[in-house]
Amino acid sequence: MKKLNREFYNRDSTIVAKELLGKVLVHETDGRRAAAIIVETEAYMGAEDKAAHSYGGRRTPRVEVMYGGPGLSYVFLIYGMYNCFNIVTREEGIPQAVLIRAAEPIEGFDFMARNRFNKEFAQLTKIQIKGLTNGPGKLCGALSIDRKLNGEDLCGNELYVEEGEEREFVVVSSKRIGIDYAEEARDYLWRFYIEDNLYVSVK
DNA sequence: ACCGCGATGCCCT
DNA sequence: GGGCATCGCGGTA
Repeated sequence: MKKLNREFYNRDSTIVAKELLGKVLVHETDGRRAAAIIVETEAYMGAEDKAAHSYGGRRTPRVEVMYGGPGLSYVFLIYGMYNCFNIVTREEGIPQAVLIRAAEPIEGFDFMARNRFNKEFAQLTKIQIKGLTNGPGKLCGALSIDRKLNGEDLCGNELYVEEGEEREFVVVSSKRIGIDYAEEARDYLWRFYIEDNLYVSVK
């Protein structure tokens, strides 16, 4: 399958977030591929977005990679134990990103099951199967994405997004999750997900 | 089903 | 020192 190119990411996060739905996130480690269809995203629109880490043009060591240009990964630690994986959008100097919130596993089932539950996929309950990747921290756990991959170029060969199979789906827009502090920005409909998909974190 | 809460470390003031 | 783009558990229903 074809890898998404730099120009795909060089657009506003609201557009990229929607277009990433249905695409396939791939992590290759030790020659092993783990892959999942992106089913839920959120757009963070940079300096003017009160929910964004880069709001007001904030430029600290943590946020620096958001200024680095389209197609970089931005991975941060939240609540001391969970990683959140984002893709930087727009040209260098414009600090926007898309948070990948949930995905549907399609390749590397045992790898993901071991990472999340230390079991083989066949041993998982239905609840655990759904719990593999139905949230930003869970997704990072399943795909083994952590801060070592912060700043990684998604136009490279370890962590990237590729075109998926053609699929029909309906895109739902809603408020972003977990940003109640963001005043009026909390009501923007910048969260996107595939309707009726099992792995969406919050319906 | 929803509700409350604790975990745990890094970031930034 | 306060807070966080989360998760899983245990309670009540």
